[in-house]
This record gives sequence, structure tokens and C-alpha cells, in this order.
Amino acid sequence: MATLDDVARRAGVSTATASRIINGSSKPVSAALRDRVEAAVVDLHYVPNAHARLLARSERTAVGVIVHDVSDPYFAEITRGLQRVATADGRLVIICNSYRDPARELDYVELLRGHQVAAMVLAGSGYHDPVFARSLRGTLRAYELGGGRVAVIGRHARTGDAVVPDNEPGGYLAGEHLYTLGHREIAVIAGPRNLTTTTDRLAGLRRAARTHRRPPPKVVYADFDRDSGESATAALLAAHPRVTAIAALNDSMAVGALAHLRGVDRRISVIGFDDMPIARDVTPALTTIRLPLSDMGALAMSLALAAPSPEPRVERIPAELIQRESTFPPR
Amino acid sequence: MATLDDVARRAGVSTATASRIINGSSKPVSAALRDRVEAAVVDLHYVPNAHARLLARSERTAVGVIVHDVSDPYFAEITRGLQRVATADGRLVIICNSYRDPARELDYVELLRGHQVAAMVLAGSGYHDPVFARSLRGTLRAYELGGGRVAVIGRHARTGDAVVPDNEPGGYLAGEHLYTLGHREIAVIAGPRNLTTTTDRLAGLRRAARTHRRPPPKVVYADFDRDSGESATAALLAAHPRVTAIAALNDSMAVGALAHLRGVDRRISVIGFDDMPIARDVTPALTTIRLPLSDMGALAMSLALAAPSPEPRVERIPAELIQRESTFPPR
DNA sequence: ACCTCCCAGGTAAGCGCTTTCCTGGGAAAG
DNA sequence: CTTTCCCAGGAAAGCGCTTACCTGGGAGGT
Repeated sequence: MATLDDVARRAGVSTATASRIINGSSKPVSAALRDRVEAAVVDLHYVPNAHARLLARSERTAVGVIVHDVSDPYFAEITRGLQRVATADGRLVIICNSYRDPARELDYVELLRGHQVAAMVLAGSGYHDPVFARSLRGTLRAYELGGGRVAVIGRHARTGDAVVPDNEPGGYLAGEHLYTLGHREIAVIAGPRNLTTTTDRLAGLRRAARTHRRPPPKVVYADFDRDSGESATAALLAAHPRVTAIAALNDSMAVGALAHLRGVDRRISVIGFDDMPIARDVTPALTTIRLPLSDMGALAMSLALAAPSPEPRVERIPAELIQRESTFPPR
Repeated sequence: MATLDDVARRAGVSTATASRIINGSSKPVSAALRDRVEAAVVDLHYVPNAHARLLARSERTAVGVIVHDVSDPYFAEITRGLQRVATADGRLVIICNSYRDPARELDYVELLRGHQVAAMVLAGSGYHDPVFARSLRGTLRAYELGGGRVAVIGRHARTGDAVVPDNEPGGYLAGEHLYTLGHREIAVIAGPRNLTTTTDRLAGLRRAARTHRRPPPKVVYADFDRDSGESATAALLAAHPRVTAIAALNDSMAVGALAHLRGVDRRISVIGFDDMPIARDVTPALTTIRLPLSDMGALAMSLALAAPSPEPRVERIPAELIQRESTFPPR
């Protein structure tokens, strides 16, 4: 690859001058030299080495994002928001998929730190894992001490800038909706046990049961994806024949539940969580608890990019019930 | 941030020794020094500066990916495949969204080049735009001359390693399916005109019409997303009342078409393209032309990571008709 | 005609690493 | 007790940039 040196030599100037021209420095340069350098750049297809540049200046410009999996629609939506504000700020974003593995998440934080990102946002749920939480806090602290900025989405064992969705209230809303429709026996398809998202949404559902003086809902744990939602539904209906409504802790699993129900002859309500784009296109259209995913991403990125504040900023994101056709009174 | 110098000083060794220990160099080092350095690394939360490291070694390790939009399920699937093989190879992948803007795509190629990526894969459709094609070819050539590797997905105006899906044959399959069912008057909801994907799929549909001795299908152009598919359907039905079947050039638009149809009282067949995950969960379940998206991504990344071959490698990906419930004979 | 001043342009010192090459001292050999 | 060899460890030269600082010569002033 052509280097700045090559360009300078070809244009017959020093690297300093070439650099100034290429970067549009404020230092005045004669038009003749400028033309020669620009011509050399084109001829040589010169592109500055980003690493050398980052080393030389010490401003950091890229930002990092750690999600569980970008190809999961939930994170795809959040990422869309993150990207929107990062790009508007002229920043490259590096996306890392942790696939819900705390160890990998930690590795990625280190990797991003090594890449000198200006900020990072952790967009996945928090984990119930004290050991992991300690290491994460340590690494993140070191990063922040070095001038890095971080924002998280969701409830993490860490104080700092965060956008935290109303998972517990959202769960409550879901439960309340079902009980109000007249369901007496409901079941929950939960996500992985070690995620705070699961815990919180479930807690809301349980609170709704208490408020409505019903026994706690039956719970079956699945993996937050469609297929495990589908099989969990099968297991659940077999084990608890009296259940008339199912609350899935995210829309993917709710879609799986719907798929299973399509094949069996039982009229069971299903409510999801998140309001992902598919929700309105499945049949019956999915009743769900909406979270403004893309806005949450945008907000998190704004926090991460904003000047650090002495007080941690915590933005609560309200959840909202979206009634469609997948919930109805029991017969 | 702590530097290697800090670590070396704290451990009372030279930076050379510290570097060797940290990188597990083959050079033997006494256990005592090793322990001191490792302790210093932990104490200081030291993480090597990736940029400095890249400058010093000259091996490039990251890879770049340019897609139209990761949050579009089509690209999400492809990206999943790309990531799978890149991660297995221990590489960081940098994802860039061009949002179907050729200029932005060009910018990203330069950016990735600047970041010294070992390889890049262009995962979006090609464009019909000779000027753009020329610049792209130039930049890519310069990149490859510098030792960079590139692979593309789809038909691009460029010779080189590529995985190219059977878009034309797929379009033909879609048309054939519809004509065989007995439809005589069909319409297609196409994607943006400047994409080769649109052209190719459409060409297949037209060929099917000729083969079946039918007039060419009515065409309306939309944006490859759900909402524009929905409104295109409305426009189309108004303009061409005799149409009994619609072929959408991707599943997102097909889903939009289905959504519109749900609201009107007309029994019209819809066939999609791609077989995205949602296809089986909409109602009626979407008949579509399947492309193994995730495998295509994986394959493209393998090509990009493999040693360069003198002959360009072109992998054709067959398309397959998946019959579900959204297509049926006209009444 | 001579001295300042100014400014376009160059010189060179890093940025944080890796790695080649060199060094000095102990072990082995005589 | 020397001499040779070997090897752990260090010095230093870059990698490709940016930028503070320096320089030389023309313009302006007296």
C-alpha cells in the first residue's frame, strides 16, 4: 500500500506538507503544491493508514457496541438506533456479538479497549453472575479512567449511564392484561435464567398475579428464540392443561408459541414482549408489550457520546401494552 | 491508559521482555520475570494498544463487511453466516451499512482499506451505475494490489471471487409456479431499479411469462421493505384489477403485500423471495423462493479468507421453491 | 540599501508497540 | 584458572502518521 511518504516523494514535498494538505490543516499552503499532492493521492490510490493516524493523534473516534446477536431482530432494532446517532456524529461503529456468553462479553470489552474506542455501549441484558460482574466492573472502570465512556442498555450490576426499560412494569402490564381478560391460570415462557431481563419481566408477571389474587403463574424457561418458544409451548400445554393464556417474555418466543398453537386445537391467548416488527404480521397479530427499541439504542448512544456527567444518568423507558388479536377472554 | 512502558517499568524489565511475555513469544524468559510482568499487567489493567500493534507487526487481522443494512433480516441472515466463519478464524469483523447508497459504499471501502482489513466482503446487490462501478473497481484493485482480499455476494460489475445467487432462475421459478397454478395475469412488486438483484429476478419472471406464452407481468417498483411493499400492493390492485397473483421480489415486500390483502376482500396469491425466517410465521404462510442466506454469507467469508486464486472463483447458489399457503389457483 | 518580520515549507520528535541485533555473564570445556 | 559458547535480557530501529518547532528568503519599512 502507498504511504504518505510515497505521496510526498511523488509530489516533491515533505511528508509534513502532504499531511497538511490531505487533512485540510489550517496552515496555508500554495495552490501549486496542493495540486501536486492531490494528484499524487489520486494516482497512488492513497488512503491514510487509520492505525498510524490514531497513534499519532490521540483522539479516539470509533465507538464499540456489544450486543447478544445482531441478527436477532430485537438487537437489530436497537442497533439501528445506535448506528443512527453514531453515524450522524461521524463515527465508525464496531459491532460485537457476545452470543449471551459473559466470558465473550468480557473479551470484547478488552478488545474494544485495545482498539481505543471513544465509547462503548453494552446493549445486552445484564447477567446474574457476581464473579463476572466484578470483572466487568473492574475492566469498565479501568476503561473509564483512561477517558473511555460507557453506556448500558438494561439492568446491569454497575452504576453509570444507562437506559433501562421498564421490564418489571411491562411484565406487570402483561399479567394485568391477561387477568383482566378473565384468565385465571396463566403460564410464562421465560428467557434464560441468568439474565436480568428474564428476572425482571417475570417479577412483573408475578406481581400482577399477587395483585389479582391468583396463584403464581407456571413458568417454563426457554432461550428467547422462536424455536425454543415453540417447543416450550408444547411442553407447557402438556404439563398444565388448565392454562388458558401464555405470556412469552419476548416476541420471538411468542411467535414460536403461536406457531405451535396453530397446529393444535386449543384456543389460548398469547402475549409477547418488545413489539418487534414481525408482531403485527403474524396471525393472529400479536398482542405485546412495546418497548421503543430503536429509540433506546439511539438514546444509549447519545449518553455514551455526551460529555461525562458526575451523576450517573439513568433513563427509564416506559413499556406500553399494544393490544392486537392474540389475546382474548377464555371461553 | 497504561502502556507497555508502564508495565515494563513496574515489573522492572525492558519493554522488549514485557512484550515477549505478553505475546507468548517463543523466546525463553525466566519464570520470575514472567510472574512480575503478569502481575503488572493485572494491576495496571493493561490492554495492548491494537493500533500500535498493527503498525508494528504488519499482519492484518480484522475483516470488513459492507451490507445495505444489518437490521434488515435479509442482511442479518447473511451477516450471521459471515460472522460465523470470521469468528471461527479469530477475526474481528467490522460491519458497515451503506443504506443502498453507492457513494457511501465507496466511502466505506476506503475506510476499511484505511483500517488495513485483511479482507472485505461486499454483501449487497450490485448497482447499475457505470460511473460508480468504475471507481469501485479502481479502489478495489488498489486494495488487492496491496494484498487485500475481496469477495462479493451478488452480481457486481467486477470479476473476482463471488457468490452469486440464482436470481434469474429463482425469478423464473416464481413465475413458473404462478403460471402453472393457472394464473394468467400476474404482477410483480420489484425492488429499486438500480439494483442488479431487481433486474435479475425480474428477468426470470419475464422469461417465465414468455415460456408460458403470457404477456409480460405488470411491474411496480418499491423499496424492498415491508411498508413500501404494502403500499405498492394497494397501487397495483387499483391499477390492474385483473391481476390474480403477485410476485414480490423479496419477502419483506411480500409480507407487506399480505398485510394489505388482509384488509381487502380479494383472494390473491402472493409469492416472495429469499425465505427469510418470518416467511413461515405470517398468515397465510408465505410461498417463496428460498436462498440459503446464512450459508451464502459463510461461503463468501471463506472465499475472502482463503488464499487468492489466479482464477476468480464464482459460486452459484441455487434457488428453490418453497410452497406454503400464500399461493393457490385463481378462482 | 539594509534590517525586520512573516510565513510557506521542512525537520524531527514522538504515538505504543514488535523484533532484530547486540551484550554481558555464567556454564561448559580445556 | 582461562577460554569459548550460549542464552536471557536489553537497546534501538522502525511501522506510518501528526505537529511543534525551526529555517530561509521575500516583502515591507526606514
